[in-house]
Amino acid sequence: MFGRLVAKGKAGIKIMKYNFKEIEAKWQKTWQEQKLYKTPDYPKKDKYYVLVMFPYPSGDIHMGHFRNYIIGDAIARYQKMLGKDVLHPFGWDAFGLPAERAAIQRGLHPAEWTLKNIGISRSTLQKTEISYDWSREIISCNPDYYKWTQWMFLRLFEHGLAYRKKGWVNWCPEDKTVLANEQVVNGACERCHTPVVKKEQEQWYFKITDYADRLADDLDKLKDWPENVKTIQREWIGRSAGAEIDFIIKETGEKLPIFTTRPDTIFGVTYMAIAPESPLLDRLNIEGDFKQRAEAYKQQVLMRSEIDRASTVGEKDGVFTGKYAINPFNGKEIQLWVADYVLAGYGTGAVMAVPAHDSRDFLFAKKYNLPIEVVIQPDKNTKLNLATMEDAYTEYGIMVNSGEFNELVGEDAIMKVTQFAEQKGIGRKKINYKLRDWLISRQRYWGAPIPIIHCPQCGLVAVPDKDIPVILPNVQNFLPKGRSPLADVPEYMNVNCPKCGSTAQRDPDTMDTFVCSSWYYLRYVDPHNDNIPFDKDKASAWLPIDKYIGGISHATGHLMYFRFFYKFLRDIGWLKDDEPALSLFNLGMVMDANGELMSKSAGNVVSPIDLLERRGIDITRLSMFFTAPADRQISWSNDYIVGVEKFITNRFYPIIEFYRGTNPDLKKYFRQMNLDKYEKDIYIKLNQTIKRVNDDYNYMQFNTAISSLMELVRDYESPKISNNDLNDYLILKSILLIAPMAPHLAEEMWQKCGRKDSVFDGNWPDYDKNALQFDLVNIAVQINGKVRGEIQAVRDISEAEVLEKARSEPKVAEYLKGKEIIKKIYVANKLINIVIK
RNA sequence: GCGAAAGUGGCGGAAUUUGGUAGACGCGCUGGACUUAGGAUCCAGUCCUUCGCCGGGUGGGGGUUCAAAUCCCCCCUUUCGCACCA
Repeated sequence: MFGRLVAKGKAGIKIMKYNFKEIEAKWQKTWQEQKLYKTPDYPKKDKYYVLVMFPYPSGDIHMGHFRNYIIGDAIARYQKMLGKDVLHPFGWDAFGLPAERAAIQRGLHPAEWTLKNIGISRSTLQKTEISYDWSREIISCNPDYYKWTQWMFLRLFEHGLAYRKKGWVNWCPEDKTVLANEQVVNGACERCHTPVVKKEQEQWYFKITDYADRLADDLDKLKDWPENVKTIQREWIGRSAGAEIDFIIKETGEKLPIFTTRPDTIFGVTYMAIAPESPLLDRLNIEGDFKQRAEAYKQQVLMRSEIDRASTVGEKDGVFTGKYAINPFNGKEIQLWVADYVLAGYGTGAVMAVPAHDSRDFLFAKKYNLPIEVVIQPDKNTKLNLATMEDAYTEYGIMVNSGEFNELVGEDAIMKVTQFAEQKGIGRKKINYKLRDWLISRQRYWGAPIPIIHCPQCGLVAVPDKDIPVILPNVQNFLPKGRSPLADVPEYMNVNCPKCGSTAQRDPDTMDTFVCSSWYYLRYVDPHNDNIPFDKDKASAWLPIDKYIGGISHATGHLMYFRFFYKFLRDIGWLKDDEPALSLFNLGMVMDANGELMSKSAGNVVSPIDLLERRGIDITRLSMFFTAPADRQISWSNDYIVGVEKFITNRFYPIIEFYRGTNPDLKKYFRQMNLDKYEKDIYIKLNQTIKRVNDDYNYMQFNTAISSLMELVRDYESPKISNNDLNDYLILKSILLIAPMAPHLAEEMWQKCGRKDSVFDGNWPDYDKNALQFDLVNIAVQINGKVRGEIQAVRDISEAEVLEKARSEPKVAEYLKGKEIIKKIYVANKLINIVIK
């Protein structure tokens, strides 16, 4: 109906073409002049902090970035329309290895390459008119930013949370640097996929394990985080409760504590095993042939890559050390082995082996013919038979062959055994974590220098706050050599100790880029402060982040680190609450038409610019929103534009043709007024749409927001509305509803309707709560649960009347003929189910 | 292997929060109208089966219920996470 009116250009109505180029240019200019996106230092009204994870500038931005940013943008604009002060900043995670690779390959300095990419990306991004306050832009490789990254390091250092430790680390032979656990994926370097090898080195760590309990416990406070992210973090922290029990090395009497979650199996220990990398091994003084074999075994294990080790899970091997240990519970002597399946970094690097009740120990014992002793029975009537057992019995059960502990069961047994150990001083309760301390030093150039000086007299000395930033010196050669390129710059390395003045050396390493990204969201509240990293009052006014948008790939890395930093800064008085982000939203990735992830390395990057120029920013945005829910992965194809483009150019934009110039009061409700049937219906539809679209913005369901707007416009037939106020009211509210997703379009329509303010000026529409329901309802009639008919009735009709009406439906009557009604279920205004026999 | 999430038309996806008329909205497709023509626009149709009624249908099988896409159990598939954590 409506469409025809437009197509035929009814007399007197001038058809307006949707000229996006003109419209978009016009509003971009106006908004820039108005400084529409300028955020105040302190929010004067309710605040909303929406943040999208800052990108690494590897080239130009692509469709994937574009999708991310328009999602944040729609939320920012929606919140602004709700009348809040919105902080929506942007910046660049600018340190990192690809810049060094580019330096090596193309002879560009990493800074040059990075800043050039930032320039290109920024210019693309600014063309997309995302509502960033660009005056707050940060670039993490600039000294005015990394000065404060170094400041963070110094605070951690003075609180004993940044420390050096020698240990077995993950080493990437390609990038020639160490990696954090979080950067090793399936035994390979996250970035270059080279198999990682173990090296023993002294490195810098942040003591994130001190925060393990809080990081785990506070996950419960994150009500609006996706469950899967919380699960991944919980498992990564890997808290497990058990006991530490002191075995004794027979020869020396030295204590050999081990961690176990199953103290109830203590009487079934038939051997012990030590990790090959464990320093314990050297202290054992293994002799003769045993020494040779143990050494050879250790070397062989160290040669194997992580991938190799992972692929042979299930195949266990090891060698006997010739040494014995004593079980403190029963005084039994047991063999001490070195075994690959024991991890040096977990617990104490040694285990008590209970083959009957642990699958790994079972395999190992079978392989080397070590004794197996059953000390747990599943229940009173079931007995484990050693001869026929094919695997260990690892469930809880009843203790047997365990002296005075016999007949104790499950958790109670564990508790009693642990208590006994505590009383005798041979053990204690213990909680262990899979989480390791965060290794943050890198032997590479393009990162924030570690602000520490190694003094032969004073040891590790912090660079005084007044001397930061420690500026990254200029270097010519970036080829990785296994040590930091900074080590070869004597002007940089040689300094005087700030404490004693004697000749000393700087720490040559740089920090992991994840350190930079652990606090960037704080700098945005006060990006130009030269004296402190951020103003405490500004931070407490804006934080926590209300909506944090990013990819799920950061679940165990960044999203753990930034929570750790936030808690630490709170502890030292810089912040007020526990968690940096109240709500986390996982974005769906954008794949190309073949289902491949768009990335620079895959070479299938599609720039949004071409599309934006041909179809317009708003049409492109709406198309992406409409294609799928924001958290779902999509394979982008320009075909997705067709429907939305038709909707906007043929349906939505032309509704302003029907505007009658009444400039209605948008706070007014029409429900109680004299409206005819059609007017009433469309008014109800409008209010249902307002409610739905509003909910959809809150649930990040932009696709259904657009479809309900399509429905509204489909049902809207201006000539049928005689109330001019209502007609204009509907048009203006529709414009507001689409504004967060299609800003230029909405602002243009708004202005064409004679409005002088901006759509974004706190104009979000409320719905008329009394106008969500039609007076007439359709009630489904079911016979035995199957829909057999439908009746129309006035709202809130009685059950008896519904039944009466249903019976008079011919089709329903047919079914009821000669049958007995056993039961009726009536769901008010919706459905009646008649059960017959 | 362990853990988590998810399987709905030819396609993207609604409805799952609260069990209550499955397939909203859009693409594509089919037919028609207007046109010299149209990949423009409009109208009608489009889960399967059927001329129509009837019947069937949300990965497969079972169950709970007056009523199941939605809740429970088993199986299959896909995706993601963890990969010897004692």
